[in-house]
Amino acid sequence: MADPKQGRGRSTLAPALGHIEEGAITQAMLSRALRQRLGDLAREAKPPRGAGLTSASASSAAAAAATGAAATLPLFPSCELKVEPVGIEEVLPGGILEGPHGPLFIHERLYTELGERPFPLLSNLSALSESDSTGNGFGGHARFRRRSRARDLPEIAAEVESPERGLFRRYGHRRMLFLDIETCGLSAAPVFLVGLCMVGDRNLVLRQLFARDYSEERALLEELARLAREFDFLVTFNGKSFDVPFLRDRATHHRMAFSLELPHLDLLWMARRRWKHMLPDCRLKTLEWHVLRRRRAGDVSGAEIPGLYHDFVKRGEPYRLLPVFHHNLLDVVAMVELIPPLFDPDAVTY
DNA sequence: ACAGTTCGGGCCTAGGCTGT
DNA sequence: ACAGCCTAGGCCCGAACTGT
Repeated sequence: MADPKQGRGRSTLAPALGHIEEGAITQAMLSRALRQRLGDLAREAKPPRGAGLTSASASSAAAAAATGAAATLPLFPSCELKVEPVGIEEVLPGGILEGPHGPLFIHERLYTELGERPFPLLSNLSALSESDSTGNGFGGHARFRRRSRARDLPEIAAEVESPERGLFRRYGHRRMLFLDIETCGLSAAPVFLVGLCMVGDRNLVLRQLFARDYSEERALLEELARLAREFDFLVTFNGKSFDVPFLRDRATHHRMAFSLELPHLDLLWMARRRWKHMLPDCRLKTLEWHVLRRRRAGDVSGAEIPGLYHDFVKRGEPYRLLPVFHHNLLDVVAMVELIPPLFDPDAVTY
């Protein structure tokens, strides 16, 4: 697990991926020259994906080979662009996790590396886990403290502890796992990216599990299930309807004993109850704009994502997938940042 | 496009209260 | 004691909405 106490700009990968075998990490850091050579060898031999390579070396060499062996793309009738295949690890820092069901690429960052300040977000999350006499989630913070005065019935009723608040009180904010998935469609399609966020004392750890092709989906699901067992409750946006059933179906497809039987906080329904009469809709992007006052620049639409991934698997060019990683990261971050306003009775929308 | 969750409206029933 | 009315609660079903 990453050490979220680390300061801004420091390398997070090694401690963050502490459970990853050392060989896998060193492999991920092969020199560019060696990687290039491995790629050349793989292209010369043109083996089936991963064949004849050890699992540790397969990830990079096979990534170079399998992401589309020196594809040639006709641009104009008289001109051909030669595309050099590179692995995803060429464009995103990360490591290869060698699990029992094969390799998997893992990318990890700290919240502070995105240029964000973890406070007061972390103290507001922490306040939700604290006990106070009013049932208000922000008892320890003056901004959220209720005034002492005669109150009417609806106001008192609103202060009765919600089941959502109970999750924080019971398990604490450090025990929640934020989850968002990217898939190749809305049903019966592979999952290729899982974005996760864990809350630390002084930072948030953002981890992305990535299947570099369809065959790595099983390893991705295995790692997700393993990680989920380390947490007490799950936080998603529309995850009760989409993410969790989707993951369950994919596990069934792979005949895996897969379980995400954690208590589940779905922010969509909280947001609907809270803001449905004040906002045009309760999509995550809308909440980001009206509640968090943040507008996404250059974000990829969900409908484009499957095509981008299929292209990546077919042709390589991992830089085309960067917007997908970014999109997934923003979704996870937005979920975390929405928690305080969702519980704050005085939160405003614009 | 597809599917799961939640909400809200409509309907029914049980129980309490009131008037005769 | 009985009838009539009102309210609360439970159940069901369809609509709305969100994710990629």
